[in-house]
Amino acid sequence: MITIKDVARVAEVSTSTVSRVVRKQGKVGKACRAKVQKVIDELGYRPNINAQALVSKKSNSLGIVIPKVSMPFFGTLACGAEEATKENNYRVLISNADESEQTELDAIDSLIQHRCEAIVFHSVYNNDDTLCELAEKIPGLVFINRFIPKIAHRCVWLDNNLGAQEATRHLISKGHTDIAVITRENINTDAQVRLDGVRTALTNAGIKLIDSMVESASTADMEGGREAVRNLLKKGMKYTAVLAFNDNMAIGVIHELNAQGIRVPEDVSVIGFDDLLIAVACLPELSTMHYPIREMANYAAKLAIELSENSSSSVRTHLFMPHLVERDSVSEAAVIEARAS
Amino acid sequence: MITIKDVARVAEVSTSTVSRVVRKQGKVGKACRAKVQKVIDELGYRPNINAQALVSKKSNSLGIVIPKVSMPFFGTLACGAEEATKENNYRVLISNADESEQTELDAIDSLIQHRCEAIVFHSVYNNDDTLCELAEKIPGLVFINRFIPKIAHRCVWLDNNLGAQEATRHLISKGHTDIAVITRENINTDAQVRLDGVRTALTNAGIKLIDSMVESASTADMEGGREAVRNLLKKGMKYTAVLAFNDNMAIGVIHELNAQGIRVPEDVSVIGFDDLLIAVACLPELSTMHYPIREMANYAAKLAIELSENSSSSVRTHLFMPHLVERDSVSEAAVIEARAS
DNA sequence: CTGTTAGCGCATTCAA
DNA sequence: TTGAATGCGCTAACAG
Repeated sequence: MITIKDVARVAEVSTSTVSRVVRKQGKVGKACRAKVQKVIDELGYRPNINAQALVSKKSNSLGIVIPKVSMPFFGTLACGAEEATKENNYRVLISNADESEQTELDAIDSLIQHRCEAIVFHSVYNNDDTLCELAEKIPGLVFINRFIPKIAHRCVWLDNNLGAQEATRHLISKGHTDIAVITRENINTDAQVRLDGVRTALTNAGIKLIDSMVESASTADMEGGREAVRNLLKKGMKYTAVLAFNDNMAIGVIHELNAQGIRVPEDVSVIGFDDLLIAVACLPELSTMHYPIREMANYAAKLAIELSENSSSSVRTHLFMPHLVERDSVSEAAVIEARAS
Repeated sequence: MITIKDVARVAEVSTSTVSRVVRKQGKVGKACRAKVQKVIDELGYRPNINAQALVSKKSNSLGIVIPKVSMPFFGTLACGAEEATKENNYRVLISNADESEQTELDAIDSLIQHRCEAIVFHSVYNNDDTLCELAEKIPGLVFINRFIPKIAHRCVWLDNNLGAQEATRHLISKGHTDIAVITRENINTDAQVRLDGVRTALTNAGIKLIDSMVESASTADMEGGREAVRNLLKKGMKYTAVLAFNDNMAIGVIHELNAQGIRVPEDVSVIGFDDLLIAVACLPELSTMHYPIREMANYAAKLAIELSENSSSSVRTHLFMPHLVERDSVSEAAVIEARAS
């Protein structure tokens, strides 16, 4: 691998001069610059980023910690963050950590070893206190999809409550009053907040949510959705609409309903949350709440970089809003007796 | 940021000793090791990877160049590669490059600057010659989803021809003889090879493929699939099955067919290629050829690392096979007149 | 078993 | 405008 010294020697200048032309800063004579550049091109010299990082004490890199890039939601998150780094000329390191508290911490650790100045962290296992401690140690650390009151200005999150309310109101506006809610077990914060939102919207409309209409599945995926529908059937619940915790579950719901000979949306309407690509692959196409994760990640990345450069504890808040995307899985409520018969 | 010197000073040993306990190699007295470890923990010392890479001349990192992580296929690829690095304790750098020949080259360039010893490259824009040149310069460079004869041992690819043949035979086995083929414009190598495979299988079965039954869409996504179906309709083509270039197109086909009142699979069967998550989100669930991209990426990553450490130009070949996944979008052929009427 | 010495490749003073 | 000198944090001989 050819180094700055090689270039300097061949171009018959000092390494300082080569360094200056490489980084395009500092004064260099026109002829000299041309000569050096020529040698750089001929030799195919590429500065060693590790060395640059070491001496300049800046790695110019952004780390992202997410459960798994192969999940479309997180892949999109990663992309959004990456796009934000283009103008800053930052590198992006992605760490997957979907197992435990410890793997998440390890991922952060690895990023620290890289001396990433900015980090966007989507934590699912660690608690607020641990995260707060981390935030104190790392100025450029930002949390995404998480709200921690003590460090609100370091959190980029979504208003899940209002989102759930809007989804619920949409169902209500279509005449639905018998609404089943499918959520996940081990209710995490998001699920809890969304459930609260559903309750609020229902209450405001004078509809009460019966406990047995809320079904928790063990996993938040398609199978979870199917499982929930089966349990609802076992309990003999009647409903004209289903509000699912996320798109994956919603699609599972549609599949299971279909398997039971119940048509969507003619017999039962279904609404999801996230607006993943699969929402549009499903037939009927899924009506859902659009989660602007790409924009949020983009914002979070910029915030992290900004914070790392200038630790002014801004007091801004970073709350995003989901919005309804109407497609084909929700229609006017059918008369419930008709279906139940 | 605390350094190895800080630890050495506090622990009252030399930096070499600290280095030894950090890397868990070399002989260190038990008591001494314990003392140093204690200081490390107390101070929260994390070795600077940039410095390690600089001095040891090994960055222990694997670079991945793909069009875009947010696309599920590539997200899965990235994950597969990442999993392969765990045992080697390598870091992973992901570069998105979906614009042009140049952005791909820039991505590689960035990886070189990082001194990644291993690189898995999914190139879509560059030609074989450019890639060969690159391969000569970078011992640990491996191409995925690409076959370049001159450097076959550096390519991890899929037998698209046989895959297409199998898909075609599946359709034939279900009694289909009027098969429409939906591919993409600017036919890339994969599309061409798959088309060849379809032709071969059809010919072997004594069926001839009419040119007008092959429809190219401008994009290889859902909209492309829909577009192709519309064009087929305009031309008045009759068919009982559609073989699509990939899952996205296949799902577009199903949606468009559905919009035209044609049922899948009762009236027309549809088969895809890739077996993405969306295949299972679709209703009916899509029958498709499973593309073992995760395993391939895993393999490619290991190969890249191996090659980087020991440039023995192995003569092995690295060809993977797709396999059929039967779901619900393919059924026995309907009598074509019945549908056409 | 432990410490000393000498760089890795580069950016950054400071002189010239 | 250019070059010489210094050191970033760490590992790798080499002594002891």
